[in-house]
Amino acid sequence: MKAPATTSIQVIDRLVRLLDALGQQEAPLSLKIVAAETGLHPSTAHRILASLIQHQLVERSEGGLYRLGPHLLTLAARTQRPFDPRREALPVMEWLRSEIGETVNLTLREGDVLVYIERALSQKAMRVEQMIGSRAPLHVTAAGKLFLADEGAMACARYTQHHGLESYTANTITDPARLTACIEEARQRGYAFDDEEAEPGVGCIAVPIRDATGKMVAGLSVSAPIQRRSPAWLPRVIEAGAKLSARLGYQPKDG
Amino acid sequence: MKAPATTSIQVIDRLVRLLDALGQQEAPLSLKIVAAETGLHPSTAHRILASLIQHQLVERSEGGLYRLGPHLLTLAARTQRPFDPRREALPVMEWLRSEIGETVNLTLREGDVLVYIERALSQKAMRVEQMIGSRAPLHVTAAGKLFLADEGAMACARYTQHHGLESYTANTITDPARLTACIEEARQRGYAFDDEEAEPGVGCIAVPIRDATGKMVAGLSVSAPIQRRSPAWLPRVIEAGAKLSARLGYQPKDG
DNA sequence: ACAATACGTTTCACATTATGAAATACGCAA
DNA sequence: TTGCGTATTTCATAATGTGAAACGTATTGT
Repeated sequence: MKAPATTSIQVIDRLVRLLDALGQQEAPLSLKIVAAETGLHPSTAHRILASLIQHQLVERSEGGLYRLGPHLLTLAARTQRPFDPRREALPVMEWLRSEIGETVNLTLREGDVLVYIERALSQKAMRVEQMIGSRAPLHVTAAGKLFLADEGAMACARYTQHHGLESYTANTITDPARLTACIEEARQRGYAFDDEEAEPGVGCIAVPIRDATGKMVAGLSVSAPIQRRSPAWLPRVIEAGAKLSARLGYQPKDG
Repeated sequence: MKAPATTSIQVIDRLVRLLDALGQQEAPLSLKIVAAETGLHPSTAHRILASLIQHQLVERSEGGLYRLGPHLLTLAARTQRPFDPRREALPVMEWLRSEIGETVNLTLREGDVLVYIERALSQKAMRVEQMIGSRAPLHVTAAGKLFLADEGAMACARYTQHHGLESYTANTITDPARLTACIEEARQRGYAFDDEEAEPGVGCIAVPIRDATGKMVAGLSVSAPIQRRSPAWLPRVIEAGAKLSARLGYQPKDG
């Protein structure tokens, strides 16, 4: 269902690069910085940004700096109705955070990467903190593995071929057969782990959030320093995932 | 601060048109429909949509129909942090809805129009229902008038000149002087009305939501059939607006 | 006050790109 | 199998987006 790579339209590639660059920083950015971040000529960046401003996809702060604009909120509000994971998930995430004391993340899948779109942060000084909007390949994250598990071995092989199993740490799974086995295990259990595969010292447990059709539509995960990660959390993490899935009309199959 | 109209880039204009068309309907759309909605040649629409799919701004359903994609959620999650009106506002909106029994709306301003981005719907069979994502000119809406009031008479005159005061009903304000007076009144009161100006039979009361700098960043409004609209709601609407503003760090000035 | 510097904005020639008509492919119903 | 409607691909080319250069603006240093 993915469009072939030959369908690229240069301006669109570029504007997405610009939007992503603006989304990487919380503070508004100057033209010079944006151009450097995107590799575009300043006058080209200026032109595209002006058009994006016209459409409210970008706006400018008082100092003339660029940041993402309100039309994105409007469009997002029209995405995948009636499902809005952030709206439905936050209270449950906050509950889970208060139960276990660690950071809880909500993630979406975008093609070959996992994106963090919401979080409830641990109050501890040393905690794991994924910036909202940040991305990670599916194979190095617990929730990413669950997305692959949801699609099956064929899709997993396709991901491996298409995206590759790049190594991030000594623990990253880079062998396709190992990933397939890991995915299969995640599917049977209904949860998955990240054992310092994305970043040294970081451990993670994730469960799927499913909609009424049974499809996994988001990931709910708990990240912590690996020494603090505890299997005792599992019942609650699973419970939170089940709560959110139920809200989306998911009905577990018996057995 | 608005870019001049000469900075248009055709592909960007077109892709925004496509995204907006997809956002107008809850159900996914076929290529034929999208092309008709946007006035683009089918092959052109197909090409641009393919590029948008590549970037996850659009996705396709199982039947091959097009709908808005997850990257919009990601980008929206990175907009105007730490302020997210929908996240902060929904519980208060639901409280207000339960207090007065009418539909509560959350709106943002995009240039010359007001956009509805969230709502808590009245349970009554006959109610006012603005579709999420729908738009209305500032001058015919209560919250829109407040946005104009927030910027002052000069901005109001600029809006009048730039956008025009198109008539929607017999009640629509089409005289610039009347609008200015109306805006001034709204500013002094701190709330505004829509008296069947956008649509016959529909009445509205709105209050501003302000951030820590005192700037109006969103509108909170109650819409109802005009015969049901009651001034008795005002204390609670004002209270709800104040609650949300407080959450954003707004500090009312004394006097 | 003037010069230098850095960044932002506009102009414009033109190579490249997006476009849309036509051809082809696909799916479904009769 | 045929016909029809929609989707997808191909390709010639007019139009468009591009980026270098010129110009404008603001700030700092002498």
